[in-house]
Amino acid sequence: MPELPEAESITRALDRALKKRKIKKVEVFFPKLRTSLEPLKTAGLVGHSFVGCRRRARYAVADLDDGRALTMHFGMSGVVRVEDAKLPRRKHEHAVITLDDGKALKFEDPRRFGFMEVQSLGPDGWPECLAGIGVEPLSPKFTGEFLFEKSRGRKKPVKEFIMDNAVVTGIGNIYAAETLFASKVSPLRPAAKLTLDECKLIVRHAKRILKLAIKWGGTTVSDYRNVDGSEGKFAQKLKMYGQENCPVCGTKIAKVVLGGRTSWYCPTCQH
DNA sequence: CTAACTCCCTGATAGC
DNA sequence: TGCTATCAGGGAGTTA
Repeated sequence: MPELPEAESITRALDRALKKRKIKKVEVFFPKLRTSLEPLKTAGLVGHSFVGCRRRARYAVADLDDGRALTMHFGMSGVVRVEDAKLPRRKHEHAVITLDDGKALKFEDPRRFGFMEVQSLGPDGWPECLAGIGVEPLSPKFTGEFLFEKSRGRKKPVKEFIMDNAVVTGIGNIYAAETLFASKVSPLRPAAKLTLDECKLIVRHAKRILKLAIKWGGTTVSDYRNVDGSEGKFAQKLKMYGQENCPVCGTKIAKVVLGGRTSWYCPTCQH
């Protein structure tokens, strides 16, 4: 399940693999994803080149030489690969963009929560569909003071609050659990009850953990793969998500459902 | 405005 | 063995 570190890892690999590559062919095999893949075929991509790839939230944005961008979201199970165009198509490969170096960008998504669209850029330089989303957690705008201000009056549990993409983007179930454990804050705590010091701790640990996870190539629990098919290695560093006992005190880790997501926390260490 | 809920989808796994 | 039920969950949409 790609969160920010996984999207970042994919984006860096796509930047290397796609830069200066010219598009030779666009094929769509199964269009019905979150948004239809059908428009890719009529977007006039053939003949255009990629100039690079960048990330915003969990989206990878591959810029084209005509000022438009191929925007990708990976949903739960979305995988992009850049590999030999001649390799046989996988079961859930929904779109294939053939490049001029014999390779192809292949979009695979069994659960179809992802999408791939050609978009024009808005005045802020990003695809229009990304307008109005929250701050980047690794940007200087994401501070303890910011989180404190935003959390005033918010009754929802802090875990749901930091996973809210209108507040801060790219923090999903895995990194929310890890961040709150490192911050010693219970995921159940109403956001409005956080102190400024706790907000500072949450922000500091979120940045630290996201950077560390990027360094390890993200977290592969089941589906996530990078562009070359490799797995992220951060799964073995997880302290809370999907774990049994607290690595600090040994207490059995508690499991609760918040906002429809399973949440893990240590009832001894986190308050 | 926030909160709470539904829906989309397949594959892995558990239980009978 | 083979069926069915359950769960995994990001983001958009709807309702109160």
